[in-house]
Amino acid sequence: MSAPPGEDLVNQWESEQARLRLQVVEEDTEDWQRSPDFSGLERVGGVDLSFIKGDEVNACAQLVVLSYPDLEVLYEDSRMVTLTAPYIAGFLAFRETPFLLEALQRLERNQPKLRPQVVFVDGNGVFHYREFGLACHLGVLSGLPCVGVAKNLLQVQGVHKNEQHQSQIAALQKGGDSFPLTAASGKVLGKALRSSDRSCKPVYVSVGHKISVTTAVRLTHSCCRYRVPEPIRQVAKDATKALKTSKYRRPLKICHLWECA
DNA sequence: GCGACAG
DNA sequence: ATCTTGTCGC
Repeated sequence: MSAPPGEDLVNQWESEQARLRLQVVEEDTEDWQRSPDFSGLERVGGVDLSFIKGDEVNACAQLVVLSYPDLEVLYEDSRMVTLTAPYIAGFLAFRETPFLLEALQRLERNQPKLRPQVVFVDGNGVFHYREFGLACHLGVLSGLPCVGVAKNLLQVQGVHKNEQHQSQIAALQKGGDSFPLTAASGKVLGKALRSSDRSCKPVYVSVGHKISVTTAVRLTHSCCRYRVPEPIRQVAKDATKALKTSKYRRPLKICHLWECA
């Protein structure tokens, strides 16, 4: 008797997450993180994968490094990749991490002086079913401080998108205001952050690795010109642009009736 | 059956 | 994730 399709894989992934989870550092480890104005912080990174409609397999993997505090692009790398793992909520890292790591390794090899001091990741960190989202996974495997920023609320560990949550959102007055996302256990898994004065819809910030929640929220706010922090906004923009222009252009397959036998 | 489902 | 036009507001 074999398990239903996919169940073995998910079980294996869960134990991998449990194993790596032990290595997450949820405190500030860098001097610049303690500084009121982040002095000493000069480079912030962003990573992302972009897709084309109807293609779940091919994607553009992107890494950008921005200067801090000016948020100017210092480095960008994009590469077409072919994914193997499916998207399953809670297991995003197994789909994306290998290619994000490769991009970080290319940077390390070619321009080590541009290594980011912190990486913004599109997705959650410890705000996750098993407290080990994409930002933690990439953080542990790369050894770099990482911050998870999700654009949508994952309902997890007793955190619900209910009326209470909505009224907490409504109470966020200005950019930088936040409220904690508290698990049933009492642990603060992350924070909902109003990232700018003009955006009412918050982003969900959580620790990836080697940074505290408080610092992660403060840093995220300081990297926001718009709702989404600049490193992630830049990387997503460039990846989408790359997909639409030169790099990813193949003729559509012509379907012939006689092939449909 | 119904709702939830980071990207 | 991606699609797509206009529209409202500063």
